[in-house]
Amino acid sequence: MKLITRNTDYALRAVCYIAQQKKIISVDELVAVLGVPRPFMRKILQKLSQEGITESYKGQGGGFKLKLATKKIYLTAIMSIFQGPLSLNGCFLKKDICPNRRKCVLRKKLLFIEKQALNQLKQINIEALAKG
Amino acid sequence: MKLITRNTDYALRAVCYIAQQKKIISVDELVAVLGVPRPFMRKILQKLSQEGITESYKGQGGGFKLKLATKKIYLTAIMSIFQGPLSLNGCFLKKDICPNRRKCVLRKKLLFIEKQALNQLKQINIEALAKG
DNA sequence: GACAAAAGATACTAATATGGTATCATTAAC
DNA sequence: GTTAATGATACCATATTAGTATCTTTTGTC
Repeated sequence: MKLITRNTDYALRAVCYIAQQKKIISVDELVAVLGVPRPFMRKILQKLSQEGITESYKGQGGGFKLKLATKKIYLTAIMSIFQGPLSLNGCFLKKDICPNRRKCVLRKKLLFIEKQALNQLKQINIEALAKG
Repeated sequence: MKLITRNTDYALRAVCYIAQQKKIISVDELVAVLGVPRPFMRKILQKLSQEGITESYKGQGGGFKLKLATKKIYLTAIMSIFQGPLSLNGCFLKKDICPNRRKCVLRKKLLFIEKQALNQLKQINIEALAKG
């Protein structure tokens, strides 16, 4: 059961670092600080820019800064960028075994667990994470 | 975010079916009813027997029946057979970004979410699932 | 006892998701 | 114009999950 993938983790670390530095940060700096493979880090930062989390500056002295206040960048946003929609998978059980999907215990429980987890995750933003 | 894999799902369906029929069930019957590939179903049933969930009978008229009361077979038991330990992954953030792991917001939240999810899952047994 | 119908054991292959690399094009500061 | 940066994109590697194949062992039935 994996809630957070490496992609997301690297992205979080990068975003936290950028948040802390409050200036334009190049991939090279991130690589030096975070120890993530350079091309992979680049890919992640590009994605973050495409998705409007960061803003990029080309050319000498270029790099990335946050596009939004740290308060407004949510963990769930970054998770869904790298991991797709956050819903847990539903009940696989087919009709003949689980004739009434609405009443299916497993399905209901899984949905409940999903809701609980999302409620927690939704509360987390970069402001909180960057503080340490 | 996947809570339950296909393995587990097939296993659950098989166990529920066996529970409902209350007699020895062959893989062929399970395959016919559940539409799961035969060799895969076999592998799953073998595993369930090795792990003490089902009991197997060789030879003509053989097959599988449950070894325990449906009340005593927990979803979490079957999940861990096919998916390994159920704990969610911890916080990836490294020291330099997240200097105090004990205070790390993300880590704490993820652990809490894990606990909540497990609490729910632990309540589910085959008795409840087999009812539909 | 021979045969057939079942599971046991085990090794292999395929598909998918994730993690990671490589390369060329574009932009902007100096 | 050169250099230092990102943009775009295509590719490769690894791990996990899903699924197959095959041979052995057991047991009921004739």
